[in-house]
Amino acid sequence: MQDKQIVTPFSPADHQHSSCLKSVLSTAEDCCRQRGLRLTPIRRRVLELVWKNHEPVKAYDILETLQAEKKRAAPPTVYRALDFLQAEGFVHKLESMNAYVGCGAPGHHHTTQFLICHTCGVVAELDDIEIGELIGNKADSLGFKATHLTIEIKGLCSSCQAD
Amino acid sequence: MQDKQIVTPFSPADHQHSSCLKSVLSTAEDCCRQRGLRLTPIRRRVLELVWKNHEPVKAYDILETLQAEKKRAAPPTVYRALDFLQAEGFVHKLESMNAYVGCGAPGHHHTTQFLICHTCGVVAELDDIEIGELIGNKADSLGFKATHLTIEIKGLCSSCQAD
DNA sequence: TATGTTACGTTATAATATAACATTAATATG
DNA sequence: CATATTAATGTTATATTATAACGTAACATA
Ligand SMILES: [Zn+2]
Ligand SMILES: [Zn+2]
Ligand SMILES: [Zn+2]
Ligand SMILES: [Zn+2]
Repeated sequence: MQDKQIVTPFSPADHQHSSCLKSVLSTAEDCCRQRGLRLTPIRRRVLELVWKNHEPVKAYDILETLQAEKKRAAPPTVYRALDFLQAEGFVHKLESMNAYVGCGAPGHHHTTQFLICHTCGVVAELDDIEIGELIGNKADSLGFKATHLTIEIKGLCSSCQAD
Repeated sequence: MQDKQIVTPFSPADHQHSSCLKSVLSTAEDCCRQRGLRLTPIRRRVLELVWKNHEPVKAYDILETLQAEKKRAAPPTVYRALDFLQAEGFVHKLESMNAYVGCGAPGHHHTTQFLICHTCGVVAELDDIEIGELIGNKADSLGFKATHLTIEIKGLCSSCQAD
């Protein structure tokens, strides 16, 4: 990453995703150990499935996969795991898509802005201080105390612009 | 409005909402006439119901009201009207709440940022050029061509901070 | 009037998410 | 270890949000 503001870059076509996955899982394990939380098999598997690729994943697609793998899964199975993973900062929900993506900076408190290509579906996650501050200041000047920002930017990624 | 960036201000407790409503409806009528579109009774009524107050309104609440009014209505009745009103820029959807609010600058192309009080539910709509530009530039610098922004800011409005 | 288009009625179903309560697994404590 | 306690999961049911599909009516305009 050439820019620290980029938490999850648009993944290059040739990147080895297995290494993303490996580091994401081991970070989550470390975080949970430190926090005295349990990254149970279900939670771990759901985190893997959210990170299946760099695109938003739907809850019911996760559910289907779990059911195909080992039965014993219902909607609450998935939503509970997603709730846990969101609460611990391992995944984010894209509100405008009802879908979930893995966090590129798990375990750190940070702002989030998502860039979402509406052609290929790829997502990048940013943690841009300036955007957060500007919005916070604007809100302040209106007497509004901002506590949570949803920023989701749809458009065309560079490779889809080329096509 | 002391600030042009504010499209829909937080409504003062004492404001006369009937005048909001009246001007919103007549603007929508004018726009539709100019554009050769039909603001049918259903569409008009749904717009009124979205503007019932300055808070987000749920699709199925609109549906209930229509049904209570003896109008034959089913989910498509409401969603079609909402689709039309969104397409023409008379209402916006708050993606993080699956709810709808009236647009404070109907008929004009503009950016939108919403401030949403999670205590009292009141919503303000902004059209802040700086926010839009900053985000557009950040995206540009990453080779991303932004076409649509979802910006929803949750927090405490000034009157709820006082309590 | 005939014709094409837009809007609406109607039924059904898809997609997303949570409530409520029972059961099991993990952890803590004596 | 035994047992109390809590955390996590299983299970069933339901709530909420949204769209598909197809027929009918209203409207335009030629
Ligand atoms: Zn990867
Ligand atoms: Zn793309
Ligand atoms: Zn008002
Ligand atoms: Zn408030």
